[in-house]
Amino acid sequence: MHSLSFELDAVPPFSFELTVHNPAGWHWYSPLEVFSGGRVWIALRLATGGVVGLRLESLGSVERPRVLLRVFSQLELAEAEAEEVLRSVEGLAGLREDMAGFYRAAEEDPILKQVVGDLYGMRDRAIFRDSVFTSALLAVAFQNAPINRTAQMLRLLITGYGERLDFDGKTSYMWPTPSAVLSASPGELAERCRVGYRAGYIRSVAEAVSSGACPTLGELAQMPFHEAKAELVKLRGIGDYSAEVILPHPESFPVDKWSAEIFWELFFPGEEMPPGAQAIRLVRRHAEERWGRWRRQAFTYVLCDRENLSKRLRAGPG
DNA sequence: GCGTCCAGGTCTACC
DNA sequence: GGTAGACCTGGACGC
Repeated sequence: MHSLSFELDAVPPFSFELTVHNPAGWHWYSPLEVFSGGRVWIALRLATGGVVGLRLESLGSVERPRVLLRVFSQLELAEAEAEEVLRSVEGLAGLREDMAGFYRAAEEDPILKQVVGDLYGMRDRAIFRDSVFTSALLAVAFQNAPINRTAQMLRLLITGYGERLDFDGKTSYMWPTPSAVLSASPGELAERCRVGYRAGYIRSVAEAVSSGACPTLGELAQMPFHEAKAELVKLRGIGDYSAEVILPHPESFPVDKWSAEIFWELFFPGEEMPPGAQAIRLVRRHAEERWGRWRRQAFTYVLCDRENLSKRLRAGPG
């Protein structure tokens, strides 16, 4: 295999460790990525159709961040392909994202002040910066399922319809493309990936993405939040929750039954939580009033720091 | 063992 | 506009 190395800057503060290996125990880019000894390995498909294996590690510190990127490919990369890899990695890792505004806002909010202190320099997960289809697969797998079922569905989708890549002594997989998923019948998809009725949802999103009926992540980002959300909920299987999982807007707040319980405890301590949809509505409204355009960042930070927050809640004031 | 319930939503039918 | 019931699947639970 051919390999190339690059050193990338990031806008400080940037914590490589918290970003690619966050404390909530979630994957950064894919459930089948490899993380070991401070390095992360992922496989990526280029717009040209080529595939590359990537290994990332930190060379710097949170305040003087530098990332060492090693790129593995079967064929030598053209200059334009190498450039595409660099822009993709910058985008996936949020290297150019300036956190200053969010951190200033966090100073004024007791919850955010804690989570920013705990997770200083962390960026949102790469999977949400990849594509509409990838985020939609994640959102649909979360629907009406406990977390181990979600993990099972995602692994089977990736290993069944994603492309495998062996490089640098590791094995990784690319996320399935819409066309790979559409090559299977709904019955085959449901059976092989244990996704049940979600097979229809996954195929309908795949059709909308590949036909161009659904805007790309970049096009959605250019639209006002409510307009972009209206585009996504036109898709079969994409409702309020899934649309906000996918949307790259800072106003998105994809609260579900599980996260509503966490936010309820923070927003309304000691108050009994109303059933399902009502609690989600109240949490969503409170987050909008309290965190405004910072609510996506707040959502990510609070859920990644939920164990520290609940320890402090149990310990009480002081 | 076996039956029943239900989970990190969404859709449809019905009011 | 609001809401009950159905939907795949598999783990937990009671018997």
